Amino acid sequence: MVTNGQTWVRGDLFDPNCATRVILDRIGDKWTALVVLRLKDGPRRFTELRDGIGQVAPKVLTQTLRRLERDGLVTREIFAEVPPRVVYALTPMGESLIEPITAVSNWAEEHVPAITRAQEKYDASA
Amino acid sequence: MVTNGQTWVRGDLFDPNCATRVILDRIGDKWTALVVLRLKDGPRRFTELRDGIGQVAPKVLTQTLRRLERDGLVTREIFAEVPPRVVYALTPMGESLIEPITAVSNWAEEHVPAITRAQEKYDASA
DNA sequence: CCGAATCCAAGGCGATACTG
DNA sequence: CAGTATCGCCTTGGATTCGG
Repeated sequence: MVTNGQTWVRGDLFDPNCATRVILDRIGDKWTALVVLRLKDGPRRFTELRDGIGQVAPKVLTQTLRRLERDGLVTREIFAEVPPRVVYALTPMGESLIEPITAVSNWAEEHVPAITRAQEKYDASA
Repeated sequence: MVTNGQTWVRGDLFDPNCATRVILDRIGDKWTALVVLRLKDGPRRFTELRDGIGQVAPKVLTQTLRRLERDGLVTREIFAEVPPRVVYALTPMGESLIEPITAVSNWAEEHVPAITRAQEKYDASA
């Protein structure tokens, strides 16, 4: 599907050099999904995000936001005021990510009880 | 939604102690999604999985499969033959995970070009 | 063939202190 | 307020070897 000088083949998710997989790994990191879900309800300031998501070190939150910005999923708007104000928001592409993330999130939530039971059963027989 | 002695609250994905988030982190690891997608087409032997997914160290593949088994998402069937044969397959719950994973995977694949462009643009202005 | 054991590397992640 | 600068842990992943 993409040929950027490397060799990216459509659908070959199992190739380590596949761009899709790189993106997948990114989405799967610890905070990206949470940030996107947080921004679902509208633009948020840095502090709002930091406080709204379980304790994140500012460095890590910045990393996450920068990557999202670089990927074109989030915009970063700076207001030159005192004190400074920076507002993050989802781009249209970022918003399109809400649906699949929510799907996974809902799946997880629905299956927590069953998984917990499976784990207890497994641990008991070990 | 779940109270196991801790304090798990329904929908509070932003609480670090939330079971849903723990599961989410698990699904988001490097190989879990790939294994599930591989097993989508039917049961597979250990070697088939190892060869079918970009190079995975056997230790890591075993870890991934054991976690999936423990979570009740995959079954592990051993045939006492020579040479030994072990077959992994999705449980019904495991199969239910295909849909949300596929959703994310499809999203990634669809947006690879746009993301790549966004990255190049971002890097250029930096 | 399956996977356990061991050792090792990388880097994501976190806590803290400090600055424009 | 919104980060950056440091430092270090510690988990995850990887390479290899060996055993049942």
